[in-house]
Amino acid sequence: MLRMTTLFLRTLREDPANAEVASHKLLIRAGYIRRAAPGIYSWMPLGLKVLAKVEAIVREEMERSGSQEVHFPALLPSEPYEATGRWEEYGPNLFRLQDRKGTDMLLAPTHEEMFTLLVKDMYTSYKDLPVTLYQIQTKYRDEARPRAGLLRGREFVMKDAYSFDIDHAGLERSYEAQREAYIRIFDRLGLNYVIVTATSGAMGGSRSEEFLAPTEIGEDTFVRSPGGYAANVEAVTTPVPDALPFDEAPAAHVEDTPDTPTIDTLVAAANADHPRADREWTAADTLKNVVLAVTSPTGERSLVVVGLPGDREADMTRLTAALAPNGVEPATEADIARHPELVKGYIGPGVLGPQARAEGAEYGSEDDTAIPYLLDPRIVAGTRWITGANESGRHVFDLVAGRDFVGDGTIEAANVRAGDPAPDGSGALELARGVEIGHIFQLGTKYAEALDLKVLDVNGKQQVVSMGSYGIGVTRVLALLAQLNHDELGLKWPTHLAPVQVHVVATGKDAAVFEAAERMAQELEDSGIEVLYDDRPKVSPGVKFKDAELLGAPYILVAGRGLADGTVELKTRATGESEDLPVDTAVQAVVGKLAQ
RNA sequence: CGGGGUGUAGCGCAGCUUGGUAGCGCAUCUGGUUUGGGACCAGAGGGUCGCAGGUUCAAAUCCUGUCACCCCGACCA
Repeated sequence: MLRMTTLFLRTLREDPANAEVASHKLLIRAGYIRRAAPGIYSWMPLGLKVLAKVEAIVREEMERSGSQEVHFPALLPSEPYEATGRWEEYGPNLFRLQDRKGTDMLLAPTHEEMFTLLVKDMYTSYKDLPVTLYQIQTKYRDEARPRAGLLRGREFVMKDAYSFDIDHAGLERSYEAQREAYIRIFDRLGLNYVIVTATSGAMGGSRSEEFLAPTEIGEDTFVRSPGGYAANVEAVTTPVPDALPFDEAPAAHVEDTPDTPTIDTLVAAANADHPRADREWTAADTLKNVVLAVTSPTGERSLVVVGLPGDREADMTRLTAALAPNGVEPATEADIARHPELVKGYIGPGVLGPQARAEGAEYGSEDDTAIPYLLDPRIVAGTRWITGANESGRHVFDLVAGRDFVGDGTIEAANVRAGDPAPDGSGALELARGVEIGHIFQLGTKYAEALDLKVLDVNGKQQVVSMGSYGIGVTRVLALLAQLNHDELGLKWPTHLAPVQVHVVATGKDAAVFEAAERMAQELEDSGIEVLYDDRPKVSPGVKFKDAELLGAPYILVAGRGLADGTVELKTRATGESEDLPVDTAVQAVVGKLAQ
């Protein structure tokens, strides 16, 4: 039994100055964690009790899925990470250090290398596979900007698992097993979540899904439809409209549009000087051409132009995913200056892509000097556009896609908006924010090849092992649970995750009250229930009630003024309801409620 | 890395403009009163005012530099 007089705890009446989100404020105010450094937290007794319960659920379901627990050091030598290239590639997010001999070491951000090498050390035959290993371990990432307490820390607890299979079919089975384990884990934690497709194929078709818990404080934006479609914004594909006939369309014509370098000014000028008969011009009638600088993995920098409907913005997150593994950034003034055919504010297809190439030149050939031109999928044949005429102060009207210009291909670059159709036809998309609580990923042979993990197959030939990786942010989940289970008074833990199930409070100064409270607390504990007993003498009832509500045990059992009439009070934290119970049967009643 | 903000007692803050013995609330300790919604009275302990220079008879306060932390964005699982 925990007693308030001896429990290592100091609650705070005021919110900490440095906390913004509710879970962060409350976990500190309630004495579950304390900040040690930016993004790094110390765990207090009550916080550890909750953490242990979350870990226990993760552990049970991992074991049920057939995974076996191991434990690696957090402090590692750099060699394995140099072998896979991650010592360099991970960049400034990797905590690097040296030992006294000057040997490079690191605090592991994740453990693919160690798991791969462990299996390589021990296993040499397909008969040993499949195997899935996991650990619950402290990870380190030197985040540029840690935030929201435990939700995004530099030190955090993660469950990471890795599967090893002889072939891709085995990987699929292992992946499915982990996927099911994740569903069970998050269901048991009582979390709502959506499973979204995480990448758009940049990793060569490897399957990857994220588990996102919807919350307004989430850092990831995703979309969902009423019909059940859900995806990261990077992975959303745009349904391609049917091509339109253009036999009747007027010929393209160039018009003077002075001082119209932006879409807004262009639309205003078009309506003023070149009005349409049937309706006003809008931004959606214009074709915006965005110049991007693309850096290839080998470091070569070149330009690409992306054509979008003028009412949409280029989304750098989607662009980055679409062009991976190349890097992307907006072109600089200097980039544009190297291409005299690009007139800033008046760029049009005339100088871009296929229509700008020398007669007979193929894209990628030596005669091809035109900047590659990629189009939003909505720009299908027959659509008519106002766009730059490649001369300052002039635009071309009635430029018809498929007749007057084509692109080198399509690209998912435009921002996704609420109301856009889902790619699977399941309705209009809505945008939502979420926290990434889990990520499952088919690594394939990337790490096995880099670290030479091969086993003999049934034919006695060396076979590269297929791997999957599966992560859950354990401390992040705890923060999320606090975030989702609180009110203005404090935390409201679900029964099976609370540090204690019952918080017994003795109010007043009457010795009989303390005797009754102590007896009930002891009986509850004897029934296998975890109890915190507020046995502080000379502390006013208000303080004890506030602390109980702040700490968030699901049931608060109060012995006080009602004792003279033979009753105690049971408060249910989640609902705020309270009821009077006969003191003699109160423990039995609480045990009954907890057994439900 | 860009923009904004803040560093004063364990926590939350005032004081800085206009230089002159470092304050308030909470928390902690002692004594007393109180005991169903963060009590009251009296007293006490606790601070190199982020750090380093400078100006001045005198610096929390003015000047210069520097470090740290927080928020938004970029980036990132």
